[in-house]
Amino acid sequence: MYMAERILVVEDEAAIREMLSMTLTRAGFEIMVVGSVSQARGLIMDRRPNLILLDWMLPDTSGLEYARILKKDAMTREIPIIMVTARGDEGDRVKGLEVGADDYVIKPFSSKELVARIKTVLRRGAPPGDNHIIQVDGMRVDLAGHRAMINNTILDLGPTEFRLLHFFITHPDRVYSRSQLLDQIWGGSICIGERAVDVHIRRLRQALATHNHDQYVQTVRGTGYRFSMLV
Amino acid sequence: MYMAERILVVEDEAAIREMLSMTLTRAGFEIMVVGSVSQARGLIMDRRPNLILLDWMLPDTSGLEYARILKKDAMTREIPIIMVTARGDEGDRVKGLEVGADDYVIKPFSSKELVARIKTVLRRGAPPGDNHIIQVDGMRVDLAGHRAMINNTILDLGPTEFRLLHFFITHPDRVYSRSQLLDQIWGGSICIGERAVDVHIRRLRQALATHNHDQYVQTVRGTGYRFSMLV
DNA sequence: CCCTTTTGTCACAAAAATGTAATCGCTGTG
DNA sequence: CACAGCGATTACATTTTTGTGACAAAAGGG
Repeated sequence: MYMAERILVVEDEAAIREMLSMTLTRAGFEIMVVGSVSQARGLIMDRRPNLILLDWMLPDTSGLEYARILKKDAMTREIPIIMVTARGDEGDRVKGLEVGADDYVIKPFSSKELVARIKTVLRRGAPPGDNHIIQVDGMRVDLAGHRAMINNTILDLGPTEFRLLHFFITHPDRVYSRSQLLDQIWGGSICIGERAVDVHIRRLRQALATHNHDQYVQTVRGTGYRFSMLV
Repeated sequence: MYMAERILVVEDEAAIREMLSMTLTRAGFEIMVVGSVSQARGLIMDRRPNLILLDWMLPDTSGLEYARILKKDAMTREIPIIMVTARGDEGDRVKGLEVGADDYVIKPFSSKELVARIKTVLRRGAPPGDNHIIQVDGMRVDLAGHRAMINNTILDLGPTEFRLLHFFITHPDRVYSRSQLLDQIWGGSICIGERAVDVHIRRLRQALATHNHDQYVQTVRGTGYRFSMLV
């Protein structure tokens, strides 16, 4: 007797909730839908889901925060999580994977794509997203392993510097203003002075300098910063 | 030396038009307001806006249709569009984003939210991928990367020299007076002596001379300067 | 609850860019 | 040939922008 796999959807927007329950039911899943983290808390103990579809923005606790909590508790650590985010921000994606989310989808998404990703994650295979290792000139950034290395030596980077490097290495040869970097790496709605970017650029340069790779992080006066292999 | 960003508002309801011009002017934007797509057509060629705020429902052509037209024309493709829609319909939003609108706001909206979204979209700049590199006779100007090169060697230019070269290379074979250049490169409302142009022309020539390309920046006695490949 | 790491801000140093003014040099003219 | 008109060149003071180190608050991990 085949038992349908149970998916918990945590999503506050009613319209999307409707759409998701439609789509997933038709795809053969058993679904539970809640609108907030506190509601999810109650349910999860009672009926353990096989997968959680978690919105990034939620009324009470942020989805990111809840993901962190779930992954810290041995009881729930094994439940795969797919984050649903409105933005395509690099930083958010990395943050999501950082706390242990297994994959993410970006709104608006097609139902076909969503179902495909869910099935992949349930199968415990590698996510179809970018779990791969980016490698350029002896420099490697491993998103899943959350590590960066140069010539097989692990770089000692703080989380923000890692996201910065990852963003740069995936967006080379292009200048980004400080506010663009804040959007991309810190996330859309933060209030931080722009000069904070300078400081993190410096810290990244410092780390790269130990392997003489700091010339790739370039200052463009009056505009911002650029990552490029061309000196 | 900051130049206000220009926003074109296409909106037929007079009340909303009032409100928008109030809000946006106070937020420091330069705004142009029209009530229909046909009016917008005339204006857009004359004074290119940095962003278009486009109502969904309009008397002549629908906003959606106009967005599609704008995004199809290479001349206007780069201008970001924010759709203004009365409905919170998921379907509409998706349609808007599908034709290439960069964001949408739902009526009624708070002025604070609108300004925030406008700023975010303006900051985002052109999407990565469509690298608009202008190339003439071994000379390349990469606006996104903010870099100029001759025969694969990077030119060392200051910000103003870069803007000057970029302007010249996109407006060749035509003489510009010093005051025209001040308008175009420094921005409309500055008070700088015209002789400053001479100095920057010199600095640009100096940079080009290292690769023997300085003959393209030509002096037209009594009139101004010209950029031309013809010697 | 304590300790460590990470973060953002600030103040100051350093560097680069910018506009001006003085001077030099070329060109055509009377 | 002297002169006026205009652009080129140079040096320099000022302003703008970025780099750097220290520090305190906040977050994370035991």
